Amino acid sequence: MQLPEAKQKFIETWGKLGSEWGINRTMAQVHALLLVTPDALTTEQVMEELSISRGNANMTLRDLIGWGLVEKQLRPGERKEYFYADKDIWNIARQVAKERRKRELEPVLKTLEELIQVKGDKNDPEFKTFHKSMTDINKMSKNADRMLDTMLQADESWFWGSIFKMFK
Amino acid sequence: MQLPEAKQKFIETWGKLGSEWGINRTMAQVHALLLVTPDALTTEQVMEELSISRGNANMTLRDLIGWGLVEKQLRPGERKEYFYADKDIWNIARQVAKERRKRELEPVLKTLEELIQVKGDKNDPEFKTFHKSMTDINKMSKNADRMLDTMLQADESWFWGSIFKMFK
DNA sequence: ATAAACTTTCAAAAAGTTTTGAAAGTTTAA
DNA sequence: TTAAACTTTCAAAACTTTTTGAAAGTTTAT
Repeated sequence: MQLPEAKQKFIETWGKLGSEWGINRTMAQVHALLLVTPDALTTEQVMEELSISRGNANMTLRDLIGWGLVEKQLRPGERKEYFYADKDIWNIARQVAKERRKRELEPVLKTLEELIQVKGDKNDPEFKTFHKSMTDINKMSKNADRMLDTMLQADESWFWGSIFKMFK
Repeated sequence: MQLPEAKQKFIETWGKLGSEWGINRTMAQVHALLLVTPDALTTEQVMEELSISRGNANMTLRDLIGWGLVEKQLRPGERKEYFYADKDIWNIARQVAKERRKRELEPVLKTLEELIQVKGDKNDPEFKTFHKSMTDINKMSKNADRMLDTMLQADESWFWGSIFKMFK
C-alpha cells in the first residue's frame, strides 16, 4: 500500500470510528486528515482533500476548535487562516474525555439526583425497583465522574501516573 | 414528581444518553423501561408503554439480547415470551464495554496494524507524520484494549478489584 | 471609501437512520 | 391437520442529521 492510499484508509477508519461513538463523521475525518498532515492546512485545502463544501469545512473546523482538538494559526503577512491539529494522542484522548464529561455526564448526573429524590411506597415493587436502579446508576456515574476527574489530572497525580506507566 | 412521570423522565434521559454514545435511541429506551420494571415484560407491553410498533419492539428486543443486556424468559404453560433486564449496573457496564471492544476496537486495531506496515521515505515529513500518528494511535489503542481486558476480568483480579473498591 | 480576500451563515436539499405495519413464518395444542 | 397464538421480516414512509452553496458579513490594503 502506498502513502496516499494509506492516508485515505486512515481517514475513512477514523471517520467510521467517530460516528460509532457519536462524533460526526466529517468532523472525525477532518481531524484524521490534520493528524497525518505535518503542517497546518487552510479551509481551501481541507475542502479539496476531502471533497466537502466550504460551509461544511468551515463549520467542522470551528467544531474541532470547540473540542480543543485543532488550533487556528495565523501567518504574518497572510490573510488566510491555517488549521493545525495537536498530534499527541494522549492529549487528544484527554481532551475528548474532558469534553464529553462536561457535555454528557454532567447533565445526566443532574437528572439522576432529581430522580433519586422521588418519594414512594417502600413496599411497592415498582417503586423499589425504580429507586434502586436510580441509586445504583447514580453511584456508578459519580464514580466514573470522579475517576475521570482523577485521570484527567494524571499529569499531576502520582497514583494514576504510576498506574499508567504499567501500560506503556 | 410522581413515579410514572419519573419513569418517563428516566426513559427519556437514558435514550438521549444512548444516542449520544452511538446506541440507537429506542434500544436505550426499551432498556431503560426494563431497568425500572421489577418483572419481565412481553413484546406487547413494551409496545404499549413506549408507543412503538410491533416490528420495532421485536427488533430492538432482539438487539438487546444480542448485546447481552436482556434475557428472554419462558413461562411454563404460556406461549408468550417475556423479556427481563439484568439490573446490576456493573454487569451492564461490563457487558457494554465488552461488546463495543469486540465490535469497534478490534477492527480498528486490525486496520492500524496494516497501516503501520506502510513503507516510505524516512526523510519525507508527510511519511514521518503519518507513521508516527499510526504508531502512537496503535500503541494507545492496544493499551486501552489490554486495560479493558484486565478490567473486564476484575472479578477475578485482585489488583483491579482493590482499585475499584477505592471508588465505592 | 472601495475592492479584494477571506470567513460565516442558513435555508433548502441530500443522505442516512429509524420506524411502521402488513404479510409471511413458526410453533403449539387439540 | 388445522387454526390460533405468537414472532419475524422487510419495503416503504417518517424522521433526523448532515451537507451544500450562494449570499451576507468581515477584515485589510490601498
